[in-house]
Amino acid sequence: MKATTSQQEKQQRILIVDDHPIFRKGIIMLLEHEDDIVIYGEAETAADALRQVERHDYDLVISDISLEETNGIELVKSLKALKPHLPVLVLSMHDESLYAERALRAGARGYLMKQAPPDQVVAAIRQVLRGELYLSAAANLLMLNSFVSGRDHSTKSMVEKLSDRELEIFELLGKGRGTSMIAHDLRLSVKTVEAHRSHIKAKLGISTAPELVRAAVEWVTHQQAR
Amino acid sequence: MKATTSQQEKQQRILIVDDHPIFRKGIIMLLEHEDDIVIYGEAETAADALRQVERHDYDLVISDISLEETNGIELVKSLKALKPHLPVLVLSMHDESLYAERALRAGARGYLMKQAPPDQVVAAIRQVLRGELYLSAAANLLMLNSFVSGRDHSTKSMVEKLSDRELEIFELLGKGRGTSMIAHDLRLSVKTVEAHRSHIKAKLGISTAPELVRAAVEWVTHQQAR
DNA sequence: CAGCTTGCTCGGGGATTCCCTGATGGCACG
DNA sequence: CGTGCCATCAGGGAATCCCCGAGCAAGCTG
Repeated sequence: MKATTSQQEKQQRILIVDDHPIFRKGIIMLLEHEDDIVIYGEAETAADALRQVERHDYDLVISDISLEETNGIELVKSLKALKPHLPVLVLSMHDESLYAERALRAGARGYLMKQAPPDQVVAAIRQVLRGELYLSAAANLLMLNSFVSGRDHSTKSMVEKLSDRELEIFELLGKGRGTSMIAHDLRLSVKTVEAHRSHIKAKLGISTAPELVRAAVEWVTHQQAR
Repeated sequence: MKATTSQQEKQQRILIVDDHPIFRKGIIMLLEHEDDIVIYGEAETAADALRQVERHDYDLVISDISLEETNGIELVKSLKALKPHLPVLVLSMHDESLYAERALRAGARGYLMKQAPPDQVVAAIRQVLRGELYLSAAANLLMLNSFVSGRDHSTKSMVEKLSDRELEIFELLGKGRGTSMIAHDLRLSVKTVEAHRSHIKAKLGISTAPELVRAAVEWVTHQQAR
């Protein structure tokens, strides 16, 4: 817990976590002329980051999502466990829809892509420092799909909205089975399987067939049944 | 462009190609104190890079391997076609296993991971500027392996048997893109994408389309999302 | 250099799947 | 006893998958 003193003299101290030294330098250079913000520490690994957070007081942690050993999401969770009120801004290489949602679920206060223009990065940092939530436009849009449609989405996994039969087919899709294969396995008409696919897509906010298969494969492989 | 006082020494002019602004800043900062080297231009896309190379004289191009639209390998090829003697140093955030060999075969003069420490990056830049070849230790080792083992195809990862173009399409498949989407992204005919899919399936020993997508999704997620 | 292989690019055409619009019956809930 | 959700399936047009094939460029080989 930290008193939000709006003194001009007090600098906001940031820990930057990224396994790419050059990228860390980029962030430093980005904030070079922001007098009220200072990169107070750097970390390459999740373990390193946790060690530094224990040792010093930071006002914000900026972390890459794909670290060397641990997943960036796991780091967010660990940080939340250690310092619940320390905000974390997550950066990601790709605009992967999955990670934005997972990061926020894990307790991150912002999500931003590394492709973002510098001023947007600074804006995101300031916004999170003020205690607000930051979502880039693209991530925001993806969130809309899952959040707006149902407020229960944030706690429940989307897949839990599927019916038994739909989940069964979803899992088969994730194992690489085709429509006709599934129909044969389940002794159903191909048309029925197609109908289920369609309903699954609707419930999951997916619009194309390849995206559906991708979601199913990742679901099956990651066993995220919580 | 800052006017430099030293005139006896010609500054080496570098074009940096990367779709992450922050990373470009990192490189700039890295070379800030190297007086004989100057980042003379930045580019976000392959098309942008080609335009700049046509317009100005550069001594070196530093390029990321995974750009927004075009593959970094393709950019290397295009650059070689345009300016055969302009050296290119390729940076990658992935490990070397797959792309190092492809990059060099495409005409790159060096290959380096983004995780590399700053001094190593500077060393690589200088080495390539001198006309030498630079390979990071890990990449070096892998190259030797691939030469020594010769025709050892079975132990290699299946994916390594794919051609550049095939790998590119395989990755897009793993990101949930459909055939026509890929054709549009790569400015190809749908028929061509279908042909590539077919060849990938043959090389990977896959017989059905859903299995192909599953393999691609799992490969992509295991490759870079960890 | 002529021949061979590999990679990249497409087309034809039939089989299959995708996707939208319904439609039917069952079951639960209020 | 309507209303909603679920599971099942059909029709039909668009898109795809997948088998055939072909042309062209580049690189290797004898």
